[in-house]
Amino acid sequence: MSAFPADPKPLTRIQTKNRAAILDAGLEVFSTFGFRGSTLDQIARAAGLSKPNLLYYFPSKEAIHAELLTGLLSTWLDPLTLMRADGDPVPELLGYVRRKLEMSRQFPRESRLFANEILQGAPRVKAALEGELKDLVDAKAEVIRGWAAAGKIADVHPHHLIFSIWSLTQHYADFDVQIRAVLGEEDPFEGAEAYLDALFTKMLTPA
Amino acid sequence: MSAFPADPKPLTRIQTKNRAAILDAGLEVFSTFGFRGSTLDQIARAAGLSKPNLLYYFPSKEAIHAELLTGLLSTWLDPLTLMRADGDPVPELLGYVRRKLEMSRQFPRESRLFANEILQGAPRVKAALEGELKDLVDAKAEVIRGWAAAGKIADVHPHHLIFSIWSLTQHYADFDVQIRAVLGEEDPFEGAEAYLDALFTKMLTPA
DNA sequence: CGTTTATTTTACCAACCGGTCAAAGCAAGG
DNA sequence: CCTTGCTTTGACCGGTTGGTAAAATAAACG
Repeated sequence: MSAFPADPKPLTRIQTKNRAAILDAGLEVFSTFGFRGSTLDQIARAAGLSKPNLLYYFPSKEAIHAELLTGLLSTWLDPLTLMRADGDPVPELLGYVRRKLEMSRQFPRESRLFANEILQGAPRVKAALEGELKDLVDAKAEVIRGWAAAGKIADVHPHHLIFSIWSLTQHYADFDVQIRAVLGEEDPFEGAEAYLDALFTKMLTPA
Repeated sequence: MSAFPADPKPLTRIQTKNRAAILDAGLEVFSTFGFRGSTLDQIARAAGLSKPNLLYYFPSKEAIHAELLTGLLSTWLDPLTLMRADGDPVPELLGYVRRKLEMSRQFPRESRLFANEILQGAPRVKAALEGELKDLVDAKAEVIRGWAAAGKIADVHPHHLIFSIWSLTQHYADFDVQIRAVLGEEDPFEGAEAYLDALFTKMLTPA
């Protein structure tokens, strides 16, 4: 007897390993080719499994993609959530920028998975965008508006400030190939951190 | 007898119309689903033709995509090309930002087509990125470096300045769905122009 | 008008797609 | 060692994919 209906059976050692391998392979493939452009064979090969074996662990292509996306969403909002209204405004915002850039550096595939989903019209996350995301952004925009009203930061459009942070940081993950083609050897993220730091410091420091 | 081997036959009225319809439909579909995620049936339907009829005008799916991409590349570089070394530095750069934002507003599908290609690793334009694009960017970066050295603009990393202009302007086309989900009614491009103008003015005006 | 050329359609193909199934192989506990 | 349940595989299915061949139709033109 358990408190909940349907005891969640513990995963076996093999299940844990193979599910992880599949999700990693799915991330690799989906983030490159998008949902429609990816095939189960591609994912199975990348995971080192046969296609039927892959479908033993996940019921469908959709299910793999869905698990990746839902797992991603909260992680993606973390850096913004961590921005505190009671902190020092400029450092709080710069910290947000740095955390977001760090995510692009460490999780470029996740960034591209998200970019692909949005480019395709966000069919599977539109609801979350208009719900959770909008709520969080609206709340944090209100905080920023307060800081501006109190003269602690320059007077900026809060929503567009947030968009610009998303844009600039994610660009280094999503357009990585292009940036490296132009820069050559140089590591993009080195220069990016200094550049974004200077940009937002200038932008936000009140006159 | 002609001066060239293989006279380029003039296109008939119907050819002109149908090729245009196919390219427009291809742009619509490819920009949404990427190359691998798009099907000839989708494109044919969007163009109001049957699939074999579509293949009467273009030899393959690849050919449609290739024509769209090559046609796009020069257009895409125009705004940067128009930035003149002998102009007034800050207005020249702000003009570049405005032209680029205007392209995002007027040609969002082209922007997404390009974004899709880059996300997929730029398999079909990598050479152009490392050639034409890099050459143009390097040249304009040198101009910007000169302006900074002469104290006419603030001291910024020229390449990252250009990346940030790409990023911020294209974001409004590529992530349109997300931005509208957060903003609600408000037209993104209205606020964007004022925001980007203020941002780059602050960033670039020398101390 | 008739004929020559451009266009469109119908029927079709082999390869690939997501997914199923039953049988085979395997690990672990008694 | 042998049973029981977990894991893997190979063969297969109906539908879709990019692309072709040839016949049917429409336009252009003398």
